[in-house]
Amino acid sequence: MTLNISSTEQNYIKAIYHLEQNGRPVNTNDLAAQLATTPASVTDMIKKLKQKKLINYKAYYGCTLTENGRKQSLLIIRRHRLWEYFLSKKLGFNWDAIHEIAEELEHVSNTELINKLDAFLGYPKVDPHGDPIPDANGNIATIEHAVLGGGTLGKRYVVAQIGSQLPAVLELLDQKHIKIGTIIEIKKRFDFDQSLEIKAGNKHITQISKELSQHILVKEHE
Amino acid sequence: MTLNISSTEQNYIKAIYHLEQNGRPVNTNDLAAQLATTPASVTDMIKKLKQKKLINYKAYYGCTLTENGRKQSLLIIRRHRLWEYFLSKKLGFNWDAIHEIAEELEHVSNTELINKLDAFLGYPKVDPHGDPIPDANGNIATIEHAVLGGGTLGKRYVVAQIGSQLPAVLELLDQKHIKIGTIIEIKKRFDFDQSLEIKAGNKHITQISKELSQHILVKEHE
DNA sequence: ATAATTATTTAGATTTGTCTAAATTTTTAT
DNA sequence: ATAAAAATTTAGACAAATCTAAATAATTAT
Ligand SMILES: [Mn+2]
Ligand SMILES: [Mn+2]
Ligand SMILES: [Mn+2]
Ligand SMILES: [Mn+2]
Repeated sequence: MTLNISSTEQNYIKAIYHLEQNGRPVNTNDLAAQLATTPASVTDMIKKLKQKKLINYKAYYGCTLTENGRKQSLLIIRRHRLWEYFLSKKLGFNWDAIHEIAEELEHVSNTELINKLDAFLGYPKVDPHGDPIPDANGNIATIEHAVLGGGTLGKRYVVAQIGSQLPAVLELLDQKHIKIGTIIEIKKRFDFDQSLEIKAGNKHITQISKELSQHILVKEHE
Repeated sequence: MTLNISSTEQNYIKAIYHLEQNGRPVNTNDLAAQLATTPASVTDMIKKLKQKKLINYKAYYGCTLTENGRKQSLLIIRRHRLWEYFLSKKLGFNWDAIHEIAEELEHVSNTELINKLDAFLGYPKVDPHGDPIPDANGNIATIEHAVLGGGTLGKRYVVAQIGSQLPAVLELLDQKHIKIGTIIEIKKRFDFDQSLEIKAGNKHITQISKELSQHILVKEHE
């Protein structure tokens, strides 16, 4: 008998998974903000998730995922990212439109569907935003990329991951010709606001705000 | 402001659309049976659908779709059949497994998603069961195929459509090497039970019960 | 240490979709 | 025409998920 997890519950544990990446137990208000709901609703749902043994929870303290809760979350994230890959690479959607659609598709939880989709896509390792795709057992690669903002003048980097799903961020990156795999050389750093002048793809010179530079995750070139 | 139709409401109007094909207004009990719910629940939902102007309804009489209700139903059926085509032709699912999965996918109602999917699939005209796929405006081709059971001895037919989504039916057809496009010649008709002996695909001789023969829809060969 | 602020939980309602059991209407049979 | 059967609706309850407003606990500032 496999535990049934409603779409709403799925959204909750996925949000808890993401907030847990900050290293602290997830508190009620942050979870409410993330899910665009009220703290009172979160308290209600948290009790239910505890009963289902998907999270650990102590009143007035916060919650963390149980081992099973973490696995279930990663299987949802797997579905989400595989669909994003499909929408981008097969249907031709721009990367700023796929997250929202994948938010719905991720809840169709037929295991064979997802594994066949994975095969059809050629077992991609990362989604169009550079985020790693968990395998069928809920294992995820832990890649720790550096923030472009912290890079060194004159050095060349490769864009590996974007630290945001916001269409506004992705649209801005489009305009600056920055995508996954783009080679970036940091030309200048302006002391006043920590903004950068960069050369993208050996072609385009542009300015990048500090805020934006912190959402561009890179690895060193060569 | 486009009317929001919940997944449950979508299932109801789709069921009404299908039952309406019998030519009579749809009555409460049949709808309850089709949706595996109770007549009382159907009465409740019917009131809601009437308020949303998706159906016409007279108490103790039955309901029919309004023009808009019909269009919305056909857009759901469009999504359902395009996903079935994708599952079959791109992911390699057998035709007896796709209906159930499409029952979930059909509720993801992003118009651009469906139109891009349609393009990706090459604008298919029919789904893997031979059912016509409505276009983006909710127009559907009206194909009237004959039932194999009513065919003439010695004549050759082409399988064009299957009148059932039941895995049991589709599995049986698999076993008899009958699929969409298969050429069938009726060899004998047994008076006792109206069963048929046929040759399928110019190769396989098999017996077909009357019940099964009524679910195989055909057009004449050549 | 006390007060003020912030975070969290509880209480009580609401909406959606469902159900069982009872009442009512319609249809069919005698 | 009346009775029996079948179909449909109503009444009342319930579970899931949500909300607002009020109560309580924890944290922070003075
Ligand atoms: Mn996403
Ligand atoms: Mn992504
Ligand atoms: Mn189907
Ligand atoms: Mn079909």
